[in-house]
Order: sequence, then C-alpha cells, then structure tokens
Amino acid sequence: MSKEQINLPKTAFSMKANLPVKEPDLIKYWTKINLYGQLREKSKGKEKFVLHDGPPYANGNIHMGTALNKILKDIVTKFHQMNGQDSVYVPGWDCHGLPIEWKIEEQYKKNKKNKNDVPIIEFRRECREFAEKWIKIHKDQFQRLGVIGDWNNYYSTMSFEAEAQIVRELGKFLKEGSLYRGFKPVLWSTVEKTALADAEVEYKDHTSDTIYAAFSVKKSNIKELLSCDVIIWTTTPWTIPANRALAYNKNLVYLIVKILDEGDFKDRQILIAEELLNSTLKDCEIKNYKIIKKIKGNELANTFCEHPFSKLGFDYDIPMLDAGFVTIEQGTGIVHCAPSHGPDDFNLCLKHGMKAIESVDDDGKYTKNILLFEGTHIFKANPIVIEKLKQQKKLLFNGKLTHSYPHSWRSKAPLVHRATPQWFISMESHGLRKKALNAINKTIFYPEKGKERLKSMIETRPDWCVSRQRVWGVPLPIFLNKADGAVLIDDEVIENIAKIFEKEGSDCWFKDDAQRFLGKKYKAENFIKLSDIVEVWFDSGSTHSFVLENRKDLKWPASMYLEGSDQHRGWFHSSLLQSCGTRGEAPFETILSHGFVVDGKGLKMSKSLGNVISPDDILKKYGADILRIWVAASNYSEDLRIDYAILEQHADAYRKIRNTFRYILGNLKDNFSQIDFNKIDYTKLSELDQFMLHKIHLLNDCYHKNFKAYNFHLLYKDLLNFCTVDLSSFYFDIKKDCLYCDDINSIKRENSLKILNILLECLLKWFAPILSFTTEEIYRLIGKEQSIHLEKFVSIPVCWKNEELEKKWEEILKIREIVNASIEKKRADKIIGSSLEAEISIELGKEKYDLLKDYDFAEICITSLATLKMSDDSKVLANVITKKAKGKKCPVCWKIFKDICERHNCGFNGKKN
RNA sequence: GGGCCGGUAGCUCAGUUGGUUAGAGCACACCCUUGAUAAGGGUGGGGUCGAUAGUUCGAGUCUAUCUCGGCCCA
Repeated sequence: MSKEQINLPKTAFSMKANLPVKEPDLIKYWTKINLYGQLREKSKGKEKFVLHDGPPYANGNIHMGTALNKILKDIVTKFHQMNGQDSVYVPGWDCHGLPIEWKIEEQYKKNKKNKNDVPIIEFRRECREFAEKWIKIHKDQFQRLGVIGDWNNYYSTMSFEAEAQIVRELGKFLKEGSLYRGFKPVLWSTVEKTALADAEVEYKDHTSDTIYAAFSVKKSNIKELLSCDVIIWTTTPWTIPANRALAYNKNLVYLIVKILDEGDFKDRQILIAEELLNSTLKDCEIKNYKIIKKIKGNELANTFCEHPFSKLGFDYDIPMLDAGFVTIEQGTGIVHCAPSHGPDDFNLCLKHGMKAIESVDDDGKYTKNILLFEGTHIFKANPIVIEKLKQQKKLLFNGKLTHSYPHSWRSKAPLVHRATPQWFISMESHGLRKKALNAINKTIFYPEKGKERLKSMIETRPDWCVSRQRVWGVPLPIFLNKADGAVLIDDEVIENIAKIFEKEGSDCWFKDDAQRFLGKKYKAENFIKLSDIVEVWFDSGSTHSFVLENRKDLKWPASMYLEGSDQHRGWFHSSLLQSCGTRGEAPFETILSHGFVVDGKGLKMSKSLGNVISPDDILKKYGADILRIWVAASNYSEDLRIDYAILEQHADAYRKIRNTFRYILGNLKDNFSQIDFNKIDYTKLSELDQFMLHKIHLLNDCYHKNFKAYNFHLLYKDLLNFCTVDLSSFYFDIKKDCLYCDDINSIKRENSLKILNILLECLLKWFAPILSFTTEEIYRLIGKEQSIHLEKFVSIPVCWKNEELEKKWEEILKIREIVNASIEKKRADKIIGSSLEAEISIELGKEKYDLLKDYDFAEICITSLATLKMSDDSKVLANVITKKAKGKKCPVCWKIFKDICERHNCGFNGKKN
C-alpha cells in the first residue's frame, strides 16, 4: 500500500512523558557520570560565575518556596554554565539556632526528660545530629528537583571550619572596636532568672496597677505648652524611674485642656490626644474642664519635659519623640518610654542616641543606676512610685486593669521586659551604615525595586545585637577582665580559640577550662568567660567568609545572591553588614530576589485554608520538569501563584513542547547529525528554510537578551510560542508533504532535514536549563556521548538574519491567514474538509503580485492548487476564492490532480509506474 | 497599626515618554483531519485593565482615596 512508499516519522521518544518514573533514572545517570565533577573539569580556567547559596534551615521538609528558590538557582547556574562560564554552585545549610533547640526540647518533653538535667554538651550533640539528619533529607529532595551542585562537598554553618571562621570574624569587629557591650530589653523571668524566647511565653490575664502620670513641659516651640503637663498612661508604674522619653504620633491631633475640678490638678493644663479625651476624662473622673488649644502632632517636635521625680534628683531632660507605635487604642496618645523596659522604647530611644542601661538586676531588683530605688524589687515598687508621684503632684489618677499579660510557660510567673547585657555591632562607630549604603549602590538588583527595599532597611536599622543567651550556636569568644570589666582584645586569643574550634568544634567552650582558650599570656582566674552564643544571622551572614573565601573553586565576592524577598531583612541584610564591617564591601555583585508562592487566588498557603501544595505532590503527579516550567513561566518579581489548574496548564504546554521534539525526532528517525552552522550553504536553501533560520536568529537574540536580564518568563514564553506558532502550526505543517512524500534523495527533503537537525540542537540547548530532564532524555536517545548540561549554547551565524526576507514572509503569512479564513467558510458549508481538497485563487494588488508571483501558495497554504492573479484594483490586499479541487486524489501525497501527480508519477492506482 | 510591593481575558504573561477598535499563547466552543494520532490543523467567542473621583482634547498608563492580596516591621 501507499504507506510503504512514504517516509512516516518513527521515533523511540514516547509521547507520554512518564516523568515521575524517568526522572530518578536521569539523576542516577548524572551521579554515575559525576556530572558536577565533569562540569568543573571542563570549565577549568573559564570566567567564574558563583551563585552563593543562601543556606536553608536544616529543619523540616521542603515546601514550595524552597523548591522555587532551588530551581531558580539551578536555572540561573545552568544558563551561565551553558553561556561559557564556570558556573559553580555549592549548596549549604544553616544549622544553629532556636528552632532546633525547641525540637530537641520537645522530644525531651515527650520523654519526660528535664532539659536542665542534660549536660550542655549532650544537648548540643543532639542538636547537631538533628541538623545532620535534615541535611541528608534536604539533599535528596533538592536533587530530585534536578538541581546540579556540589552535593558531596556542601557547606554548613555548624562545620568546625565554619565555627572557627565565625569566631575570627567576630574577632575583627572586636578588634576594630565596633562590637560593644550594651543593654537591651528582653522578656525576663525574675523567678527563673532567665530570658525567655517568644515561643516560651504564655499570655494570660493579669491585674496591673495603672497610672495617669504628668510630665511638666520644660521647653517647647509652642507657648501654651510651657505651662502644661503631658499626661501618660501606663500599666507598669515601676518603669517610671527608668523613663527617658515620651512618644507621640505626628499624625494625631492633641489638645491642651484646662482642668477645673478641685484637687492637685485644679487650674492646671494637660496635653492629651483629641481622640482619647473622652475616655481619659471618664477614667480620671474629671467633670469640669476647658479646651484651650488644638495642636497637630508634628508641632510637638523639639518639646522637652522634666521627669516627675525631677525634684528628687531625676534632673534630666525628657524629649518628646515621634513614633509610629503610638495609637489611639488606649491611654492618652502619649506613651512613656523606658528604653530598658520595652522593645519599642528601646528602639525609639536608640534611634535618638539614648541607650538602655542596666536598671534592674537578675533578681528583679533596681540597680545602683536607679536613684532612690536601688535594691527595691520591681514587683514591690508600684505603690512606692504611686506614692511619690502623689507627693510630687504628678499623679492624675491611678487604678487597676485586668489584661492579657506575658507569663513564663514553666513557672507561670509574670514576665517583665528587662535590659540585659548584650553585644552589639555599632552601625555608626566605624561607619558601618555608610559603608553598607555605599555597597548597595554598587550592587545590581533583579528586580530593581529590591535596592530601595534593602536601602531603607539599612538606613533605619538600629545597632545589630549579635548575642543570644542560648546554647546551640557558636560561642561568643569574649573574656571580661574581672577587675574592671574590660573586654579582652587580643588577636592571639581569638586565633587560639579559632584553631581549637577548627580541630574539634565549639563544644569544648562549654566544658573546658578557660585557660585553654586564653593560652599562656593571661591567667584564667582574672577573667570571666562569656557563655552567650552568636545569633544565627551572624552565622549565615558570615558564609561568604568560610565558603566563598575559603574554597579554591569559588570566588569572593559572589556573582549573585538569590533568595526570597523576605531576605532583604534576613540574609541579604546580615551578609551585607557582616561583609561591610569586615571587608568594607558587599559579598555579592548582584542580588536576585523572588516573591512568595501563593495559591491560585493569590492567598498565602496555610493548613487552615487547605490550599497547601507540596513539591512532593507535584513531583509524584507531574514530575520535576513541570515544576521547573512553572518556575520559568512565572514572573518571580511578584508573588507566584500555583494550584492544580495552573499546573495543568503548564503540563499542557509541556506536552506541546514534547511533541515538537517528537516531530523532529520522528522525521530524523532518531538520527541526529550535528550540522556546522557556519557551513550551511544558505543560498541553496528554499526561502521557507531561510525564513526559519531567520526566526532562529531572532529567537536566539531575544533569548540572550532575556537571559541577561534574568527575565525567564519572557524567554520561556518566546520558546513556547516558537514551538506552537512558528513550528507546529506553520513550518512543521507545511513540511509534512516534503518530508513524507518527496523522494528520500531529493535535495529539498535533505535540506529540510538539515533544518530539523538545526532546530533540534537549538531547541535542546535553549530548553536545557529549564527542562533539564527532558532535554537529557533526548540527548540519551540520540546517542550523545556526554550530558546536555556539559554543552554550550548555540552560536547563530549573523548571515541567518534576513530582514528583507522577513518582510516578504510577513506578507505571505497575512495572505495565508486570509486563505485559511476562506477555506474555513467552505468547510463550514460542508463543501470541503481537508485543506488539500481545496484549490485557491488569490488576487493581489500589483505591488504584492510582483513581489509574490513566483511563490507556491499551494505548498504554503497546504492546498492542492493555487493560482495568483493581479488585481485591477492596486489597493486590494488579497481576494481569495476557494473552490473544491477537481480531479483525483494521489494516494501518495493526497493532493488532488486533474490528470496525474507528476511527483509520484501515478495513474491513481496507488502504484508507481 | 506602619513601611514597601502588587491587582490587565478562565490561566500564564505583553502593553514604549498618556494617543486608533487593549495584545499573545494556553484553556474553552465549533469544524476538519486520522500519514506528529491519548497527536495535528482551522475558525471563533471571551476584557467596564481591582473600585471611585480627579488632571487632560484624550488615562490600562499620571494624581488622590478606597478595596483586595503579599512581604517586612510593630
């Protein structure tokens, strides 16, 4: 039969992808051939591109956000590798910190074990094992996504090497003098004499003393304020002795009110927020009053008050400061600030150069820093404060309030905010803020808006608190002189500690004698060894030093940091500060930040909404390549939506791409032959083939332009459109006739196959960074010796660009559309079915006719016959008349001829003569 | 509550310095094909550009307010 005479496509490349089954085999292949090793070997000496991995926390299964991040990193890495660079990716993990401590404590609880009975060393060992366990799990999960990296030599913040380097890095700040001892309020239990983390706090009802206290105005730009008392309301009267400032909100409206009732405040003027007037009057039982003046909040700038106890020795200025945290929910619209006793207070005062002091000791007693109250327990101080306020005629009113209040989850005792000794890195003392802002200016951000975001955070952030009163972390390598409390600053000691940590890790800090760390120069008996640990953001902020600088295969600074947009506050931020403080420059040249994964409606994923999709679900149902398409097709500069409808759409697109490959492979019978692009005899090709080469050139240009701007979603869209519009519905559709029906030795057919070979190579390489598995599957199928990921991008000869030809073919395509519409009409009228049943006549204006008269529109429009006529009307675009073709159908090429099909020389009996 | 970012067809995305009737692909519907066949081709429908008000001869684009959502902070 006729089927034997034609060249139908044949390929081993299955239509069904079956990715969940095939992908793991490809991962095994990559491991077997040591792909990562080969990549490094092959790109020795090439320009390095180092995407430095932001370490995920070694805890819990990966979620969509992590998957997105890793796939984006892999896509970027592969692009640069194929672009001819040595693109190195070393994955890492963040291992110290509270969340892991909690996990271990949780296990203790289950086993009825008391944490305090467990030696620190034992506890830390369990934390380390926990982190190790999750690194192993993550490693498999990340590799399953198709991520290529140095999985055998990953980095971790708990490696001995890392712990040692973190000590050295801290040493630099210590030596410089920007690391200083200060005080910062933390939630403190006076019963357990310990600080508590947020998660260890329970909120329950507590009855507090409340006071309305008066701060007399000392200096102000507003005349009427000079004889006025600023009224504050607080539930912690015991913090009044530590007061240093008053906070207002510049957006509120305030009133000066004269009190007419009998009492301490008769005929005195008070300042409160307009919106809180009524509630305050009611609370304080004020009946008669008069409003004197209305003041806008912003007019309160540069106002200073005196402390209510100023006559008792508290004789300092109390500035009024603008603060966003002042609201009209409760109180008077003016908030009393004691920097040692509240985080808001602390931050606001620090911003204005007022640091917290040690006002209360471990037991809860006032220190010598608080006049009149030294030695008094804060929980017994309220009545004394109230009494003294009364004496000074500064108490407008006092009462009780039952409200939600933090308590310790263990002892159930009420907690207080208490300034404790902490270690800070100063933003100002050595110009850190300035250095960091400078470094931001030199950094390229994708998308650009990231720059402003990071900048505004650095501009306003307070000093960096790097100490934690915890155990699972790198010890703060600090000794204090017992005699005068001075910090020991000595390079030799730091280096000695680092050397010891390098050898055996930092556990020894908690069990060995201090003398071991001090060396021979100092006597341990004269020093106090700190037991604080370094906050984990300093750990991960230091990765550039123990990863980028220490490894020969990497470079400093990194070419790129790539993380979720939350890391402007996190890793981008801490790395920038750490590096600017120690090296004066950012550890990255560019920053790429991506949005968050949300559900199909744009809502965040949560268990309660039931809209959570895990990477594992997708891998099982669709495979990693579909997930990778989702990443590539989404605009990462905003939030990325995902649900099963969206995934289904991408799965459809995948099928289209897969079938594009299948068509090519089928017609090549899986025999790919490498074409030297520069040796193509361009002039011997048909115009249609030349047009395809031009399209390839155009697409390649856009591809590289989009890759350089990291616009993957535009790049992917171009590729997909090329497959559907240019190839499937145009070039492939037309070429079927030639490929199936022309003589195997015909030059036209041979040339077509050349184009298919070129297309296959281009498509494989264009798609390889995204469809890492499928392109490799094809590479295996066509018998390539090496992995696709070892290849470089194609280089397209400039001579393929042919704009004149493009103009002409754009016209032809327009005419083709008109022809299609005309054929469709006849089809709807049931006159014809297949387009080969049609014969068309096209009438063109003179100009177009002259341009196109030699083109075979039967081939272009896939009809049996096409005639061109010149229209009398020169303005006519194209008039098309479609008729049912008369004659008989050639059993080989299915075209309809009046007499015989010359190509197949057949007399319509299905046999060649 | 504050800061920043965003809302264009069912979906993923385009939309230059404000300027014709807001585009593409997919999905959908209908038709064709049965020699890419759990494929392929053709045609078509679908948008008050989050809402309102304003600036302008003219607004998806500029301004204000609101609303919904996200991140960070509190």
